[in-house]
This record gives sequence, C-alpha cells and structure tokens, in this order.
Amino acid sequence: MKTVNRMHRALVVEDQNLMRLALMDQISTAFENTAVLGAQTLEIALYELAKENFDLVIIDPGLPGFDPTSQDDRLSVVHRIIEASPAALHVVITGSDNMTEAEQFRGLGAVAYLGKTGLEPGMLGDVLDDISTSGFSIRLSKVTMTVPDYFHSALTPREQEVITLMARREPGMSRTQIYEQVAGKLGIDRDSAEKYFKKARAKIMKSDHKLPVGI
Amino acid sequence: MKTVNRMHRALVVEDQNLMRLALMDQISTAFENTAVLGAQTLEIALYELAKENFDLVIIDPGLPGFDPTSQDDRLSVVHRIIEASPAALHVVITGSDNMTEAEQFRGLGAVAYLGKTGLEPGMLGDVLDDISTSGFSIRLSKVTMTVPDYFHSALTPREQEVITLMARREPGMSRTQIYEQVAGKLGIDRDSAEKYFKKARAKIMKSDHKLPVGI
DNA sequence: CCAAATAGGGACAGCTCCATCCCTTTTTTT
DNA sequence: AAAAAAAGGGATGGAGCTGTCCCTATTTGG
Repeated sequence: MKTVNRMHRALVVEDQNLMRLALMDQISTAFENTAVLGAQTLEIALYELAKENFDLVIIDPGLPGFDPTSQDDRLSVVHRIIEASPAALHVVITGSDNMTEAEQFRGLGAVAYLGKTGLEPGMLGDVLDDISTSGFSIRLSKVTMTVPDYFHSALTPREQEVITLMARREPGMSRTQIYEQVAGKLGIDRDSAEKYFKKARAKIMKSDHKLPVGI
Repeated sequence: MKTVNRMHRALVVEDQNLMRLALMDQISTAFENTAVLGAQTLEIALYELAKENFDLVIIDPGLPGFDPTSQDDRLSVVHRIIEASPAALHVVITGSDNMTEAEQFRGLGAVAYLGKTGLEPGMLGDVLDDISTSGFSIRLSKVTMTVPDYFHSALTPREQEVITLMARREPGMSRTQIYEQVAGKLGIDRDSAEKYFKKARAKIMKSDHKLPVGI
C-alpha cells in the first residue's frame, strides 16, 4: 500500500510494441495520476532514466541490439537499467523464464521476475503486494487456460465483462445463483448483472448465431 | 475490402495472455460485429477450429508443450492449425522472425508473417490490404522508435490521442499548424484539438510538473 | 399444479466523454 | 503599433454507457 501511493512515474522497457503498450495500460489502469513512459530500446530507456526519477521500471531483457541467447547480454541490460535508477522498483518480465535467471536478476537488485505466459491482466497489484510482504515476487510461466477467451466487438465493456465471468463459472449452478455471484464480483445489483448478460447474449445471437463456450 | 467485410469470426492462438488479449483487441476494434476467440494452447485452438468455421486465424508458433528451438515443432503447430481450418486466412506472428521461416510458413499456406517488434496497433488493416493486393504480407521486426511512448492515467482517450500525436510531430511547426494537422488526423475541428491538448497538458502539469518529450 | 426460473423487453436518471463555440489575457511576431 | 499566436478558461448539446426498477410471457422443476 505504501508502494501503491507513491507510484507517480513508471517506465516500461520492452521492444514489442503491443506488449509494451499492454504493460503501460496495465500500470495506467492500476494507478491514478501516474505518468507511464515506454521505451523500445535501452538507449531511449537510459536517456529517460537520466533525465528524471522513476518509481517503477519494468524490463524485458531481450532488447534489439543484444544477443537473445547470451546470458551476459541479458544481465547487462538489467544491470545498466538498475544502475541508472537505483531508487526505483525493478520488475523483470520475460518470455523465456527460469529459476536460475530469476536468482541472477534478484542478485542485481530486481524485486520481481515474471514469465509472460500466464501473466494475467491485473497482476500488478498482486506482484506489488508480494514485494511489500516478502521483498521479492516470482511467477514462472504456466498454462492455466481451459476455456477460450471470447470477445465480441458489438459488446460494451460491461457486457464483455459479464460474458467473460459467465463463461468461466463453475458448472452446476443455476442462472440465478450465477447472476448473484457475477453481481458480487462487479459490485452491482443482481438485476443489473442479469440485464447485461441478456443484452450481451442477444447481441451475440443476432450477429453470430453461435454462443461461446459456457454460455 | 472483400476480406474485411467477411470478417465475422477470428481466432488468436498465443500463449502469452497480455499479447493474446492485445491481438484480440486489435481485431475487435478493427472489425464491427466480429466474434474473436483466444486460445492459449494448440489443444484449445484445434478444439474450437473443429467446432466452428473461422475467417481469420492468428498464430504464434511458440506454444507451450513444444520445443521453442525446434523448427519442426514450429512448423508442425502452424501446419496442424491450417489443416484444421483450410478456409481461413492464417497470419503467423512471432518474436523471433526471419526470412527463411517466412518462406516455410508461406509454403504451408499462411498469408502473412509478422515480427512482433515494430508491430504497430492498427497494423491489421494494412496487412489485409497487402494480402488482397499481393497475396502475402511480410513484416520483419525492426526498431522504429525515437521518442518514448507516454501515457497518463488522468487523461481521457481523446486527450491521450492528441498528446501522442503532438509528441510525434515533426519539429519546426507552429502550434497552430500542428493543431490543424492533429485535427485533420482525428477528423475533428482545430478548436477541439487545441482544447483537448490544453486540457491534457494542464492535467499532466498538475499531477507531474514534468511534460513528456515534444510537448 | 404451483412456484420458481428464465427469456426478453421498456423507462429512466446519472455520468463521462465528445465536440463545438465562445470568451479574456498575455506573449510573440511582423 | 498592429496582428497573430498562445495560454487558460466557461457553456452547451449530444451520445453512449451505467445502474436500477419495472413489466410480461414462457418454461422448468418440485
């Protein structure tokens, strides 16, 4: 909680544009009144770190200009960023994660090591909780999905949320019970949850004539 | 254009959750009335492909359960998905892209091969244009960023857009000219663009006291 | 059979964002 | 000095999303 209140400036160092923007969006959504910068290269990152102070820096060590198979290169990227921003919290995110590397980055001063596979939206709060509790957060990649994701472009955000929650419910409950549960999770009325679900399903049926799994 | 109008059902096969959701969001935003499914594993993907028809399938061949260093494994993933959905357009997206692999996937029937680095939001339209023009679209990874991304959680979407466009303007233009240009790109009035910019800058100054590069 | 659950709607207030038009004051340019 | 640019506002209408409450049929389960 202390950490959360002090999060006023963050930097994401990641070369893949969509991933960088997704991470920036995660931070931007998680904290109010926070500026989030994004750098595609180490040069841009170091330039920004030299100019201003940051509270949080997220690093993917596989950057352009470095050998992705060289462990020295990966360590060097993280080391230089940590040196350039000693006051910040440093979170390493990678697609090819393993325990050995986690320990190496921890040795350099990183406070978290996260595998990209299985990294959920909204994970940032949990990770920061880990950090303030135990000083370090590690989440290695793992496969958890059993049911496909489902988006539909005709749905409003609320409708989309309700559909997603409904699709992931445990089987064997009545609709009424599920509405109650979904309403609880979203902090709205049972009636409203039911309404959003019915509206969403009607839209999907109209355009697609096929409902997603679990609906 | 033909392709675009027929896009009613799409599938994204990608194990990294944030990337999969970002790609799904891209499709969802690009097409109206489109259902977009997401699969983390080949099993889920093949199950969905067996159940229903899809118009577009996006594939990251580096999936859980396969050896990321084995070219045979990567080819096998794409091959099995294409076999399971012969009527769809197949787009391969990968972090470790090269020309040789692009040709291999093209041989299997893929219509596009995209490197994750440098893959911009909004790229989908361009890629589909390439495909309907020349039958194949290839975009290898490249670094293009010179100025960092900048998000601020206090900004509305419109304000954020205007700030992003302002930050990427060519230098040497007067504010008035830039407002005109931004207004053109967003399809709004010069006055409105100016208003959004001033409002955004005021919010940033209030919370941060530091403006992003180029503002 | 009766009660609950389900499908499928309408009406409404509150809110935020979008977009436009308007205003004053200060600074810069010509 | 006059004109243009820039900073910093206010007022307003429209649109879409949110959330609540309400309604009528039809189906299902005990």
